[in-house]
Amino acid sequence: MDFNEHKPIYLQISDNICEKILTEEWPEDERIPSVRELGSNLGVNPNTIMRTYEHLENLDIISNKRGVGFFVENEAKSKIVKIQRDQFLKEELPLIIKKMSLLGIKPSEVFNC
Amino acid sequence: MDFNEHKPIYLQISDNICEKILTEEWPEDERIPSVRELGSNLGVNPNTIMRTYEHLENLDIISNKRGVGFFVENEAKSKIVKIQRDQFLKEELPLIIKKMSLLGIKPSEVFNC
Amino acid sequence: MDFNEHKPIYLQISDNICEKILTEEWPEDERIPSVRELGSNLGVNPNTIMRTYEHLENLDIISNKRGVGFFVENEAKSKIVKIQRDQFLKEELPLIIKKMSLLGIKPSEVFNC
Amino acid sequence: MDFNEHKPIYLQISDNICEKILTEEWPEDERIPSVRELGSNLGVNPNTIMRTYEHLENLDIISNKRGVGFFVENEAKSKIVKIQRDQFLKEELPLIIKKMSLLGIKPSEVFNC
DNA sequence: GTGGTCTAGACCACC
DNA sequence: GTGGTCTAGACCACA
Repeated sequence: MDFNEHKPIYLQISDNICEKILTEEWPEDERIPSVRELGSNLGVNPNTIMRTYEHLENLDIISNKRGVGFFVENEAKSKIVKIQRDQFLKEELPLIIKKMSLLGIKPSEVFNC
Repeated sequence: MDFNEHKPIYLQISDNICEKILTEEWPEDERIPSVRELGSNLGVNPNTIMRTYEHLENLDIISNKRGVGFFVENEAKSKIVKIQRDQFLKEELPLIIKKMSLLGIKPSEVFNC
Repeated sequence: MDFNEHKPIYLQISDNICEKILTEEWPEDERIPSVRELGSNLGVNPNTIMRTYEHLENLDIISNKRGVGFFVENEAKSKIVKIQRDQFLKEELPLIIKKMSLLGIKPSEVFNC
Repeated sequence: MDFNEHKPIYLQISDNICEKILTEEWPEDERIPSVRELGSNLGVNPNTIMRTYEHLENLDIISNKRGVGFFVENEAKSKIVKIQRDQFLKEELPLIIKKMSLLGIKPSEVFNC
């Protein structure tokens, strides 16, 4: 995994994990790698993974069983879609539409619709 | 003006200024507010405005007359459109399309086309 | 049984057992479940139950007959009451009183007295 | 400031700050010490203070002005009281009442009411 | 100057 | 074994 320059690594890993969950590479209700394991896999400090896991825990996408490890939450997939969809529709889309109109780009030119 | 969480303030102000130029609220060849004035209007440190102005100067969108102030460049509008259009089509659009397909959002749902 | 976030599970189980003893659900002098049995009932690792039992053994509330199992001690109820009463009055109560006064909660509002 | 053994330092500092806000030692809308400054005052690593501040930011008790520092939120006092009151009434009080009844302690004995 | 992120390494409680 | 906390120190972007 190689990291983009300007976005925090822990968030990029978070995005990556969300993708893994959506594609069911990491299925719901199953255990995910420990912070140390994933850290060494990705060549990243375990603390950074811990930060990713805390972030995903706050979003109710994973949860911790003490002494055992982190697990993908039940319904994680639908939560991820909901979060990302909401953010896209409420925050990104309006900016996109505004920008396209300012730049004189018509949707029909760039989307096949 | 209220600022997005994760994007540098000076770039958000830059975007805002480009918009003003495109809508001709700030017409070409005319003087724009001093860093102090704009800073206090926006509730932002003048240094931050300075950084915005430097950034726009590098893009040949505004220019400085020493002792007088900053002016919108002749042809600024077409330069802005060119820069942003290129960037939008090459960098942003592909990501948008990918994301929309991942989230199952169809262009026809959100664009009137 | 669901567990509090910040208190060790083995202590929460310990509290739960004390309650069972006080209510005589688990009577004095009688055998209590094996670590395996209780562990699987509570969905918890047997090691954790073992730790609970060790803890209660140290307090002379239960005792072990090798090869047979753990038993509630004679006089267990009075020991529990003594231990917990002391701790409650000396350590917990002052904090509770301080907090209630800080938060403006009057005893008469929440206790029927 | 000296720290309790079994509670994370960053949470103890958080509690301490909440007290300071409630007593208006740190008034609403005003800047609070930088992570480095408070860290060296308390003999604690700045990262630990950062963690405290993140925690308080999540609770909307403080907020960050980029490049400037952290500020006590408007309405911080009432938010703190609300949070602590809710937690006390919903989580702690039921346990207290249960424990007191199990131990045969009557409210009238320990509260002046 | 500010916070934010990251690393390396340590220690601990808990399961 | 697991996570959780903490330190020391570094580097960076931003205001």
